[in-house]
Amino acid sequence: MTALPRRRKAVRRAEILGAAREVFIARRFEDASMAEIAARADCVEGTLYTYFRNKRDLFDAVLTDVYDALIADIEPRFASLDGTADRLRFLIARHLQIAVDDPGISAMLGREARGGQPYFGSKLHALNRRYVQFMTRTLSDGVARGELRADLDLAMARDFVFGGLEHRVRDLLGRGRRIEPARMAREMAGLLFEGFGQRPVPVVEAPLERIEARLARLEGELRARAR
Amino acid sequence: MTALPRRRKAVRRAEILGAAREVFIARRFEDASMAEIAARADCVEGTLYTYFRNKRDLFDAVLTDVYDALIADIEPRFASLDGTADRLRFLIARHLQIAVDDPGISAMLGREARGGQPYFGSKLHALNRRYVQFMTRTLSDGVARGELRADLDLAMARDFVFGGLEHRVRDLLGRGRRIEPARMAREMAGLLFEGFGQRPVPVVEAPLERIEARLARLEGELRARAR
DNA sequence: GCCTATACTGAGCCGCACTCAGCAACAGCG
DNA sequence: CGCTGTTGCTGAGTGCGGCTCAGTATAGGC
Repeated sequence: MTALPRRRKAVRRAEILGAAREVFIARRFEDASMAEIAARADCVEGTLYTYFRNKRDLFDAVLTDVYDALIADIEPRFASLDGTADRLRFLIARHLQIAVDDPGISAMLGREARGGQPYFGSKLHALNRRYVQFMTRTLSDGVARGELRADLDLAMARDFVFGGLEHRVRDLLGRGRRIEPARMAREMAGLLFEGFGQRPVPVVEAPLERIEARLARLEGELRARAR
Repeated sequence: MTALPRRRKAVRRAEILGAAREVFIARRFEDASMAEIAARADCVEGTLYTYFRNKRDLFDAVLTDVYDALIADIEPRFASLDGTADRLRFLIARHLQIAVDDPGISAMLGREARGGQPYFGSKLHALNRRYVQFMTRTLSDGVARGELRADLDLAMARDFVFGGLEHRVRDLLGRGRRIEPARMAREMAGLLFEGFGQRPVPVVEAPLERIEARLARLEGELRARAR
């Protein structure tokens, strides 16, 4: 067969990316075939390789698109928030929102966000850092303002947030549960802020009671004498 | 070449499993080849398929071994612990210990614990459930005893623990940091128990003021009588 | 010493990612 | 309106990896 009429490179690229996105959402990386992507993009396998060096590269390009859009959406809204609790809730809710808007994408991220080996230094790595930085900034600002405990281990806190989110989303999507981002963000942020533990009964109670008992006795004695 | 002398099935199986374990630790699932496993087990690819249905099945068998040993090790020690905090610290430390004893295994788990598709119902699934149950039991007992807040969402709490652990281990192993299980378990459990938030200044102020007012009144009265 | 179930073999199949020599369409030039 | 170099695309082909299966050598019972 003869070549199709010439297309703008950018247009073709976008078509391939779109096709790849569909396929990578539907199948795991290893199960997705370049042949299927080519078929959906109405071209031949060879063509894919004139736009992307290999399968991984194509996958990374899809992911890059996702991150780009996500960061562009978060940036201005984050900038308008001030309190640590508000920011934390917003970031968690926004993350959960992906799972609602586009469960396919969310599942894909859950499956293989950490895949690429020559990951460090790549554009994808840079984007992931930018995404995570919204959180690290929130946490370090929180400590600086005295809204979070002064001895908070930032890396550990960050891992709890994202690790918890990852597991939570996988669990809920896995069993087909509906996700309400705002509500769940409130609960998650609340749990992180306050901890699992039962608030200890303030230690002041005992001494206070003792003092009040003594006061009552004194007052009683005075009243007795007053008679 | 002729067939090797006959071996007990179990022996051969163990050899293959050992070879597979080495290979799966060294390479990611997709990069590990049945040819290499066969070579290390001193047999031919075909032989592998008389013991395991396919590559995934073999991988699951390796994982199953790991879980089996892990659970057998945890079970008795867990049973001897009573307090929620002790249990939580123990389970976290034990999980971190894997990364210390056998970073290869830990990295492997981190890479592809969630791989198998026909996962539900499999022996692997059952083992994972048993492993996770040490944690869920700890949490629900903790609530029952009043050591954890009564409104604790158990599934959410569990996801924070394991998600946090997963991310923390990946981060630390990734940057070649040493892990001290006991110390880190104390920190992680502490953070989970107490939360990120700054402890509010105890609300004792009001009662104190009341008490001081009563004292002042008493003192005034005594002074009045003294005259 | 023969027979059959068992343990293993290795050639070969298929589907995959990836390559490459080449061709059709076009743009610029005379 | 031909000529020519470039661009965009092609599809046959390569090698490799998982997996199959007809077949062979051996162990162990008879």
